[in-house]
Amino acid sequence: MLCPGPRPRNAAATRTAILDAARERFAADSYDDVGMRDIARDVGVDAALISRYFGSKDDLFLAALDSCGDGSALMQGEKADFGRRVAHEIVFEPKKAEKLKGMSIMLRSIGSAKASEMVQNTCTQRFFGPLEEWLSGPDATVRARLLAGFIMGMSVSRELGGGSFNIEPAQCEEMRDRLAPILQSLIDG
Amino acid sequence: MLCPGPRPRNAAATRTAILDAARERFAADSYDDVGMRDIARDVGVDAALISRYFGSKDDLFLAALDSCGDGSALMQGEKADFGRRVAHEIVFEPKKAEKLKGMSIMLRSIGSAKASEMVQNTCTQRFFGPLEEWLSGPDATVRARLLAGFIMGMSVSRELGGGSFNIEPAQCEEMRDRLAPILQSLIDG
DNA sequence: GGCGCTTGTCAACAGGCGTTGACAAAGCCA
DNA sequence: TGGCTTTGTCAACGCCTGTTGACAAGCGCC
Repeated sequence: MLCPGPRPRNAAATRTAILDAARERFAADSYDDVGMRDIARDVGVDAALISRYFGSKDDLFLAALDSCGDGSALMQGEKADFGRRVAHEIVFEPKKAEKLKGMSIMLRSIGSAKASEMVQNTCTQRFFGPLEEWLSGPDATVRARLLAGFIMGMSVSRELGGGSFNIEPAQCEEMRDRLAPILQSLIDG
Repeated sequence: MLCPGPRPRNAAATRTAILDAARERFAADSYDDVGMRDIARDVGVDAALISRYFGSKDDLFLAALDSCGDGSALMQGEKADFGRRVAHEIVFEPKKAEKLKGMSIMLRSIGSAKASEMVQNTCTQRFFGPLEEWLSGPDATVRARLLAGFIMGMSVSRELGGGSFNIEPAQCEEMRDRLAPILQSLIDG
């Protein structure tokens, strides 16, 4: 990704390259564990440039979070299919949660004192809110919270298991089959 | 908690005071955000003393995690009552999760690169393991993972909501009533 | 060509961190 | 009383962090 020689002078490209690198970094490590110099190295640029383009580290973090969009990717497709679809992605395609890279960023940094407030605000605006609206039935608020909690919880559980669920393939199917109807029941009301 | 005058010379008491303070701090903030000097200030002692008693910050973190015991508090009481009991505690008595202070510590620091490995190991040994054994039916592994994931997820959800679920009392009851049978179904098999 | 703005680099700063070794004081024991 | 161990303090170290201001080089424009 890094190419030798001096960097071509292109502010817009450099800016988005920084933003992309920041998004990846913040999705992989917590706010505290991501250094400006790390991101700069990824892009092949000096760390000082990031400060000039984005202001502070907080601003960069917010920009990275913003650039992930909202959780609408989760809500695409048939409602009747939601449980099975999402359960499958949770168990078998954790990388497909790339669609929800913002959620990865939030989960990584929710424990960080410096980032938690930004994460909380973004989460309510971009995640809880749209989900609640999309559900739109009785007790949508409660169902949205439960749904979001379960989905995030499975991510945490996988993380605490050392990056994967560490279970056998047959058990993966079992997990999916148990998870799907639970999620679906929260969709249906 | 801090009293004036020189600290009485009592190594054992000082040691446990440090451990207690560390447990509180690590349950409230992430590994990265807790400083040796913070803990020392809580106890009214110099930070250097902690290094002498516990070795490194990692060792102190592990000792704090160890001192929380395992997740057995969760498994006390009737199995038939588990869903309703735990759902109630999750929604109405988050502080009662004090019983599971170890879980708070793990959740706070799971995102921290320096602590994640310690957290993962402790989690599998002290939390996933005992829970799986306690469930002890068919697919105990999968059910334990789902159960733990849901419980932790609701903690995360509350955290992302700004420290509380931010919902009305009536909705709290609704949440409890929806949560209880889901948890119970994972207990029953 | 020479001016001027833009883009990027470099060195340095102030502040915080965990940790260390030297030092002071308290208590014990002969 | 004098020595010795334990318990705690203090100052300092080296390291890393985000951020800043001065400097260099590229590029368009007159």
